[in-house]
Amino acid sequence: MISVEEQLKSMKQQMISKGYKSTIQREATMRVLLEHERDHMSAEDVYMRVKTRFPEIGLATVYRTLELLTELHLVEKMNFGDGVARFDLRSEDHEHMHHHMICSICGEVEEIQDDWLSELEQRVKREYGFNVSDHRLDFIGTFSSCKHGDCHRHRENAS
Amino acid sequence: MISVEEQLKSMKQQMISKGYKSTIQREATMRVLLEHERDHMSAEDVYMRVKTRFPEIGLATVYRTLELLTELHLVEKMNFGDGVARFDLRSEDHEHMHHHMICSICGEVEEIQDDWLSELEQRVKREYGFNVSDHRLDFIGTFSSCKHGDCHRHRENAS
DNA sequence: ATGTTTAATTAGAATGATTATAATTTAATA
DNA sequence: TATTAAATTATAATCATTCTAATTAAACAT
Repeated sequence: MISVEEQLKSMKQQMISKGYKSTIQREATMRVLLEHERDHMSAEDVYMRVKTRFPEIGLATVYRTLELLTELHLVEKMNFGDGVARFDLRSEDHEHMHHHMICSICGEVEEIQDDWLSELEQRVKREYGFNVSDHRLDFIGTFSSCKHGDCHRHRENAS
Repeated sequence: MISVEEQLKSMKQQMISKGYKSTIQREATMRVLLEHERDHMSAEDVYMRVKTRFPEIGLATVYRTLELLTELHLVEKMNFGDGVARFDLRSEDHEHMHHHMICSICGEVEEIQDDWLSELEQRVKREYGFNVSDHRLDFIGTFSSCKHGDCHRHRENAS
């Protein structure tokens, strides 16, 4: 695990090397993302969190920063079908996008960190002549625990 | 292959059996979907197509109908991350949601009709105690043909 | 057939997420 | 330190989708 400061430095460098400027607003936004690595925050969520530390920031700036970071492949932009885009840091040890389990009882989104798709990607290439650069795999269903009343979300929130 | 009329009849029956009414607006919408089975139309697309035959229909009705059909599992609602929901008929020979290849050059969306995920769904169940009821698998990348200038989309449109 | 009941439709307004605009500020570089 | 282009701010605009109130039409019983 690399420290937050180091990760931040590396992200800033990537920004600068691509010709973008490093600003305090962008830094504040990245810091929030680093501190909520796997929270699936919406742009609004990120905005509110950044705002507690940097109250004069504008919503549009957060949107533009998230867009930029997505372009640089530093964050991933997700869509769970509820009309809001969600964002997570894309850590260097996970090149590919991870998979999700979305609970239809409690709405909780949990991640699968492994990459289960390498084989299928080769198959896509063989059978369809399609070169995969990224993927998105979501499972919709229910956690056994949720079905039995011991809801997953409650357990998480309790911690 | 079943005829459009027969499919329509079956869809109407499913509607009625669940306590919903069969109206001409719903029928017109279903007819458009049947005639564009794999076109990944947005609600607006569907609306415009229905409107040519049934000009007095309202956009909200199309939205509500698509929502209802999704609820009945007769259509699937998709999200390719461009901010618009897209809809396709869910034909009876394909219970599960099919997979997609999304070309980052031409934007074309092509389908994979097989189900490649049964194994992985069992694995999710085993390893995470998560019961999958549906899934979503999209590959992002490029068709070899597109990379070589002979764009996929052009070939499709020419037909 | 007709009337009754209740859901569905219409048109238009409202909402909510996201993007664009114009004026101002700031980071990077000379 | 001055210059220049990009970034930010605040606000307005846009786009997809949903809601609302009034009206219409399906389904069913009489």
